[in-house]
Amino acid sequence: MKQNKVPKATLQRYPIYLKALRKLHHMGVERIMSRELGNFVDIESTTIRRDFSFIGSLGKQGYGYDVASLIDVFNGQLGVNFDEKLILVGAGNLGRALMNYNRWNHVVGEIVCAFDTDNDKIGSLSEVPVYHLRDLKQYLPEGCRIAILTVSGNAQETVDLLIESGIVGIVNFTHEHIQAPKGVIVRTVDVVSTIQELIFQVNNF
Amino acid sequence: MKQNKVPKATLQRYPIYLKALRKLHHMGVERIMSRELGNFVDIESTTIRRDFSFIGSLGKQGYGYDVASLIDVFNGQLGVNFDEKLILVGAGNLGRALMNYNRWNHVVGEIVCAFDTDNDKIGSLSEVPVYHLRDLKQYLPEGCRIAILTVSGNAQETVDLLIESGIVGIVNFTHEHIQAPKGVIVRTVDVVSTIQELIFQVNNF
DNA sequence: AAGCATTTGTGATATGATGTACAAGGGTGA
DNA sequence: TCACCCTTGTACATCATATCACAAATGCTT
Repeated sequence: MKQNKVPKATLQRYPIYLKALRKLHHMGVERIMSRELGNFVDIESTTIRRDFSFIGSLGKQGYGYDVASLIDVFNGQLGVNFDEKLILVGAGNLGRALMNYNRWNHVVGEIVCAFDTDNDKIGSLSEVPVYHLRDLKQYLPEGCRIAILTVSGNAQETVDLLIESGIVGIVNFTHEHIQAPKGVIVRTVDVVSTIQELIFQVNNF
Repeated sequence: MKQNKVPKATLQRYPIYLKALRKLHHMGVERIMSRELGNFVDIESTTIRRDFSFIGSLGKQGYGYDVASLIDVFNGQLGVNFDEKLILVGAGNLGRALMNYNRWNHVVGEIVCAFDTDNDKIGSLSEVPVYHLRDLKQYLPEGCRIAILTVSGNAQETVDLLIESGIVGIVNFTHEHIQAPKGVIVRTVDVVSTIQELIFQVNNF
């Protein structure tokens, strides 16, 4: 895995494959060929085969891939941890929706606790406890690497604090563009920008 | 605009530029150079200039770009419509959070109404009315092209219905992979996959 | 047991995106 | 008004990604 650089584009497709494979497994599919999987996820079979080849020789010629063991390899080699501890920073509308949205149990781990600066939001609204952001260091779970950011202001300041505390991956739901040093990965999910891009594409047919 | 194909990668950056330009305009900045804008959004100045060049010659040599008129050009040429009518399909936790999350007013239009199949959710929980999905055709706003999908099941079926009703752009918050015919653009925003990708990248350093 | 039909994995190639270098031309100050 | 300076817009080079084409290898059938 670490020996050869996996292209960024490939890395972005792994979650798609994993999701599809889980679904297929659930449907009782035991083996699959790159062609079929390609139709399923709308990706060229040749792209899939090359993407898989970065991890190793996972298939058998003239046969295809074994779904169950493929899932295992993905989980293992890619370091998916079902107990990955996530924190949520910002317990507003969106943050609370994400807390209640516990569909990701047993897929990527779960939100262990949340933080906010608004005293009204501190406490246990749902199953997830909400602490004050100033107590971050105290309550930050051991081994927690990834934070979901849904604050409504001071995003950069909050990010700096998170990074200082050891967070290395941030899912940014904020409208602000945030900066992070090398080694920290930020992925911005902006509904507004997504809609805009969609409009641009639609207008551009 | 339509004469020359705008690269996909560029199309994905336009919303970033637009967001940054609005912020700069708000801050009172009247003119900007590609270099400065580049620092602001973490994109190479040369990439910015090239991206802009697909729309036209928007800047002046030795001067830079006029922020206000640049915003106008983007809005106009790219077809941003502040009154773009959006619908929301699926009024669960996430759907309701998005309805309350009216930060996008005056940026891309707003959610006009929502649809769900659960009778308990029909009515006016917030300012946004919620209708039964079976009445889609009746309540679908005139000229509405884009739908935000937050249903928890039967995603593909719902998508087919939306497309049949004239929707050409879908923001998919569902975990399911959905298929759409050519001409309809689907953009999937999957928190779980985003987190996974982040984990893969972090593990891959 | 042997050969055929498949499908993988990968070198070679085409396409697309990004980065470099610089000519062209407007803005600014004297 | 003139000359210099600065920044744009783009040709060219480089890098990344996707696609093509096929040899190698396995399962399946007879």
